[in-house]
Amino acid sequence: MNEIADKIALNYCSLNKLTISNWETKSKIIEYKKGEQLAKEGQRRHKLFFLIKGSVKAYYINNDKKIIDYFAFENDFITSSSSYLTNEPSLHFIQTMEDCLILETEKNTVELLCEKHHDFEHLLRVFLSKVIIQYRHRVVSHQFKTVKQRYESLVKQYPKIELTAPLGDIASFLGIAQETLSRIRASNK
Amino acid sequence: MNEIADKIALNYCSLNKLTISNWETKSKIIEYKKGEQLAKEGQRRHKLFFLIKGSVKAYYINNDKKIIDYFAFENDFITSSSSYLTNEPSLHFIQTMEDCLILETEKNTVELLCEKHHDFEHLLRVFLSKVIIQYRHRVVSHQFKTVKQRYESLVKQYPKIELTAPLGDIASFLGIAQETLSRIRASNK
DNA sequence: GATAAATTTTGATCTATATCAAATTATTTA
DNA sequence: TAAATAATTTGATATAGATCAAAATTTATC
Repeated sequence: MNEIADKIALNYCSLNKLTISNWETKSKIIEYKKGEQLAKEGQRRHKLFFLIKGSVKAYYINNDKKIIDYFAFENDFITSSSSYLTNEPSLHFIQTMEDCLILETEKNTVELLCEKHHDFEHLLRVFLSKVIIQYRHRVVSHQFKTVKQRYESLVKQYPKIELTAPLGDIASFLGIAQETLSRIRASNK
Repeated sequence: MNEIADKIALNYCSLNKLTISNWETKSKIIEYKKGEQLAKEGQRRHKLFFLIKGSVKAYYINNDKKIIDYFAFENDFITSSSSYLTNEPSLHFIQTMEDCLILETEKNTVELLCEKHHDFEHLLRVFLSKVIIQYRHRVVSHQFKTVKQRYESLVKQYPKIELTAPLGDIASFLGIAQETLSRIRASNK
């Protein structure tokens, strides 16, 4: 799969041929239909997913309410987030929003690959750096931006989101009531 | 020097002797007095700091207002955050809150060490993982916790903070008005 | 130790967004 | 295509926390 190597090189950093082939041998490439679940709350076996194609959402349940934690699109890595790092049972459900093609690697395989291949460890570091930048952006915009600005910046970043995710999910991701988002949309016409 | 190796091993992961000695040769250990600045807005030469002793705050200016972005204590790494990763000029001032002993490494040295020593790259990955967990916690508590709960959880995590940081700084870090924090304290008596 | 400066507290008012409830509109299903 | 279900919009009301202003307290300076 030269395709994956290229995507990784373009969006993260380049890997040695050996690393790539080793990674792929120890992973699975799976096709999912829209609406299928990649991961469920409570799972102890964490995976690292690489989205070759399609888009997904990750959510958890808080007080019986579904809370969208993040969206991910083509060329993004995704995991069960926090719990992947802390090794606790996953809090998240991860569900496709479209038909997807996904490369899946078990967490312990990831760790082995990191130990064995310095460049793979580097890839992970680059990936984590990107996650931090995103989180930071979220913290800052929560603090200084109005709900409307945050919505607009989300749509600007992921124009596709309005087509793939229902209004309630977008509101939940932004941490606002869906009625509020609906009013924002109305005011934008 | 062995002291640092131990602190790193205890809080992050253990490093080879060679890596440690290489790291230290290429870094500086500096004593700062309370109130001194480690880094200034606009700097293009980023550094990675390791807090051997003491505590610091990082802030930036937004609309003429000082916004505390994070606090760091003994055994924490700190950088000019976002801009360290994106390579943009720093947005932050980093200032000591007490007398400090700090290990400073230039960013390009860090990158060289990462290339040369696989275990150093691993250390950085572990550090970044911790940053992500913290950011995530901030995003989630912003979404679901009252201001009072967030304040209490901060104090619980860093009991020292009430002694080292003024009320206005703590409020700013929590993203609330200082009057609000003052009222919370009053209600807690 | 008196004066000035900085920090914290208290009070009054305002506002963005939440919440609750109901009405529309869009999407599935049979 | 009608009926059922789900998603979105609209309206009315409530509230946490912001903002503005001033008083009180603490800390620094001469």
